[in-house]
Amino acid sequence: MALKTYNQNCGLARALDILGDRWTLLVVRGLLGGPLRFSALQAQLPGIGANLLADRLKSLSHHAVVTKGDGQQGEYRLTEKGEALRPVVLGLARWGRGFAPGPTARSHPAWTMFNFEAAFRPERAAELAGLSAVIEFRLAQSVFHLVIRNQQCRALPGAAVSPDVRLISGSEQMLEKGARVQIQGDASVFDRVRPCFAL
Amino acid sequence: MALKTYNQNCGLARALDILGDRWTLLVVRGLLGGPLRFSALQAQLPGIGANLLADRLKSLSHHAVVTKGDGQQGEYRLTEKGEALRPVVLGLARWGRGFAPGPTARSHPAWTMFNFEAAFRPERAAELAGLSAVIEFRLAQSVFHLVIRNQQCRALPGAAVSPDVRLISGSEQMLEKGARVQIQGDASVFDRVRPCFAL
DNA sequence: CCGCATCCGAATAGATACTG
DNA sequence: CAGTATCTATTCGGATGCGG
Repeated sequence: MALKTYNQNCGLARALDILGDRWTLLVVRGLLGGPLRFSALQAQLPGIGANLLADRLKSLSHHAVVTKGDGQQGEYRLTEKGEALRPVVLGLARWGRGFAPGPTARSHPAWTMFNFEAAFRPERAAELAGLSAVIEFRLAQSVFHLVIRNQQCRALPGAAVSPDVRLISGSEQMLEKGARVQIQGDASVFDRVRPCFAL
Repeated sequence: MALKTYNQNCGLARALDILGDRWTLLVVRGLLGGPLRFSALQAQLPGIGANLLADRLKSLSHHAVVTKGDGQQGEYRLTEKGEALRPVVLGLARWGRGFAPGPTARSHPAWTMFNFEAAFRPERAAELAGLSAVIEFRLAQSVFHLVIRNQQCRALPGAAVSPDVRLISGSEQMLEKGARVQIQGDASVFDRVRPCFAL
């Protein structure tokens, strides 16, 4: 508990007692993509400093939002409570997309992956009955894929087993117009899925 | 901007650049109940200190989450962007309800009102077709009411115009078993609505 | 009083160095 | 690799002051 508690009998205040410290929700964001080791988390949180990351993970573990695998090399993963934060965190991210990024804002493959999931609009998917697709992304040095099914979208790290379509780009900003993107597989799948994302 | 920006090209990080400071989301919580003056906000944020509240309101105004009415006595209110935070903040509050409050946790009518809205479960209301009700609460010194319609619930301060039922209790914790509650009006409305709240 | 601005001790965050 | 220890820079919390 790095932050002093609000000590209020209110769900929001209690949530913020646990999640309201600087960096904490970004740690959760990192783990929403799957279990990660300490250094892998730190790598996607530029500027955090090892002591703070250790504090945050300790606090999240204490509140059973996160658990650590056994041994020195154990990975951190979200518990059921932590996983329950997914819709909340995605909602916050959708809200935040409405604000322009600073001109010097950095990018990271893990954030790009996360933002794809946040940009997914289930209500659009509902209009396309039975929409189901697996799309693999290969951006400079990083690989992840989206699984779209039952009007839901999950972004997962690594290559897909059998993607319907694969998008390859040297740039992080493959959503930008004019970006050079190479498409492998069934391009029509990508066209069908595209309107489900608020990009 | 009290908090240093994360400077990340990510919706979540941008949302936290705006909302991640201590107290900020609790200010939003206060305004979700309707426009309030500086001192009214401060009254439901024990411990905030006038300077911090002024800072937070300035920052929220700068990001167009909040606007201030004209004149010295102007009220602060949520803009459209601020109002868009309602589902997100309610989601966080629902999540936080899963954690036990500290033994010394304080209560406040405004938080109680907010938590009723957070406890509302639309999926339960969907099972009761055409559910519609207005319930007024009179707890020690404070009055608010819930408007339930179209599988939504809004908590509003003050008395209702024509409530279906009115609940009167001296204690804040009227949800507790054994609490003495006086019911005026159609008690069956209350019984029908009750399962829609996770209390 | 209300809505802040200023000041100061205490608590947090950030950066670097160090250890099992 | 996975943290801990330490030191410094910010930020917070609380008190006070001040103009309208």
